[in-house]
Amino acid sequence: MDYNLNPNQYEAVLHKEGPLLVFAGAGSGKTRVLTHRMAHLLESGVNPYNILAITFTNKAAREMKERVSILSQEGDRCLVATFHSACVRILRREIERLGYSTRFSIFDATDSERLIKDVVNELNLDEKFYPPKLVASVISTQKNELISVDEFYQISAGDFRMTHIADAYELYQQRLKTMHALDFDDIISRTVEVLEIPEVLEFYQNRFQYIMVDEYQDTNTAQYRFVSMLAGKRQNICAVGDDDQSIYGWRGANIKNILNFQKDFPNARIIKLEQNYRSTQTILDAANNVVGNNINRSEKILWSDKGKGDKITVYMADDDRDEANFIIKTIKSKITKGAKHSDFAILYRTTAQSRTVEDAFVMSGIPYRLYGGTRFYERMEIKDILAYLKILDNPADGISLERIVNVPRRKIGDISISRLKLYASERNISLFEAMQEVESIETMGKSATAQIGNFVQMLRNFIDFSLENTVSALMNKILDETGYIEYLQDGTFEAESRIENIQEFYNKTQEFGESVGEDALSMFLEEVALVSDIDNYEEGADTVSLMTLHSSKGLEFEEVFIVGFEENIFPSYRSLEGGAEKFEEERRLCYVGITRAKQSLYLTHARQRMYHGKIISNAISSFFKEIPEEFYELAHLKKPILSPRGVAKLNRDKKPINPYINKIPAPTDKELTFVVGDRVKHLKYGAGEVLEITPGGADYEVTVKFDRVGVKKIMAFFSKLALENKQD
DNA sequence: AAAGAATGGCTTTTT
DNA sequence: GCCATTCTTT
Repeated sequence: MDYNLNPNQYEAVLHKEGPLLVFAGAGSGKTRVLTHRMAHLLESGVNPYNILAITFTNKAAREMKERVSILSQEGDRCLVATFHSACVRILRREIERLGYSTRFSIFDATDSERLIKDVVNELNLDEKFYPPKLVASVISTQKNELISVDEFYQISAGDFRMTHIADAYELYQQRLKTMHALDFDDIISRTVEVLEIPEVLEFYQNRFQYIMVDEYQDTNTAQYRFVSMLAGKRQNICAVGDDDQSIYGWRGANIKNILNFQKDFPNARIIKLEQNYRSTQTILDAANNVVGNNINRSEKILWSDKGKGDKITVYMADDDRDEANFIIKTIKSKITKGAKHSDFAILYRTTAQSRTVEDAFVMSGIPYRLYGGTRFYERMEIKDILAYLKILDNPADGISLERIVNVPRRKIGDISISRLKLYASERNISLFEAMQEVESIETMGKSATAQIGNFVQMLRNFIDFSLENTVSALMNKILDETGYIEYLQDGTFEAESRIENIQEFYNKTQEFGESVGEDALSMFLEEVALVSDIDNYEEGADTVSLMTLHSSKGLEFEEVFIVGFEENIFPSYRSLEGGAEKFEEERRLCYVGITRAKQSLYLTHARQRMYHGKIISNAISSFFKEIPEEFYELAHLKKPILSPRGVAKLNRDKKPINPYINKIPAPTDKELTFVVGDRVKHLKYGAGEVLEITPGGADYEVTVKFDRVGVKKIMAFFSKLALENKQD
């Protein structure tokens, strides 16, 4: 077979039995190795049924599956899945052994935080001292580390605060169980629990005889245990990863899993892939130099035969707006020389930084796509509909029930709900069961009793309907009978987009197909819980990509801008305070960012910028000093004189403020650039015509008739209203 | 119960 | 500066 692989890749592909660890540097063809190895196993007679390949994202799983299927006819019969979906598969078969229903619900982070909040209150803990977010994260850490409630009590002995969190952990687990719900962490840790039963373990060890793990550096303790238990018998584990790209330590990823692989699998073969097929040597030299400062790593040096290429461009901007301006100018000029929009990516450390950049793109008219932000299934309206579906699938799911009991409004208020919850917890029954017994709750008001009765009747109706109909028919019925769409409709632009989302979700239920009944509903919900990729990366779209450094992992672009290359931002101030380990992770993030670039890399920083509502000044990133001078040059830009960010005028009548430390009011010493009758553009509302301009306070109130959303009154400077076809 | 005002908080977010 | 959450008001 002619695979066109380099010798190291080839060796990894041919390795069949026994543990194998592949250190795959950025751009070294790791997916290629993984897929070819699978194809090779199949070709040498391994049954596809015995192969398991595990990834972290659905996207990676899909890609791998596609690529294996091209190489081998039997490719798509292998199980290629994310950790979570592989574990859910096992749990659907085995979880009854742990006392859970097979129809368990999956709680996302929002659901579990709500439950934790309830739990904290129920334990009479002050939310100020035990913020649900913090409690959630402590509990999550324990689960990732496979630390049980009992063990956590032991660890916490003597620390009353931790002991209280242990109380919360205990009650939370108890509540999850009565709700037949698993959070994301449970999906892994409960699978490990079930694999501790010898006959179960044996079954899956025989089933999965060859195991491949992608992005091994990102595995947490529970995931590691899952994999090593499965591989325990035959030791046929092939882990592929790059310790230098471990950037999810804060989510429990344990870099020791990759660095100590040899200790855990003593006969492991180790192969390093250091030839990079992506970037110029200059970019790799910069990346190597930066990450080479890390102590805790396995030494490797990326090289490429693509030649030196251009030097890295370092640009010092006056402020964040000038920084954005530099990006726009540079991209525009490259576009005129034949570059495509999709060649460019803008990477930033924090999501908050996207705004300034996005504003500049909106103004410039360059097509862009912003990655991240609120995911589709996390949108309020989608979560509401999902809550309806979830409660029908698993009526014990009190979190979903509570979410929609009064949405749309049906006059079941907070007080009635707390009475129900009290009744339920006193009797250790579910919220839904309590609702069914509403007649016997003495404290309940007459009207509420009637409303709750109606609501229960409606849900029962839905449940009956769900047994014999498709998911999309069910959704239709729910929308219809609850009046959900009308509830959303309030004439705003936002409502319109929510309704569009509902429509999109409805399409999704239709795509799911014609299968009918409770299993169909369960499967649909599972898919939705574990697949977050609906508004996904459109491969063909010719747009600039804007995203965080974290979400850029695994992607590549001809030209990459890393913005906000400043101390306190990147590295973030938290990582500077957090000790060597945190800082090294930050440095790896820098390595990830740099190695996204194929041809050109731009690092930009600003003399001052708006941050948390204040103007701040940061020194250039300490990572900059780790790049030898020979690899970069400083850029100069002929720039137009930007109007200064106005100061002080608004405050003339009020007490004077120090412009350097205080909030900056909207400027009024600026003139409007448009008059009545002009066409203008608004970030959210799009284009429209100016009907009226009224000077008011620090800004101008402008009445605009928008093409899409009708007449609105807008504060001109505040909302950055601008002439429609304004260039730069 | 809903709308409006005040408060606080704030890295990163594969599932 | 922006957002989500909580508090206050009607």
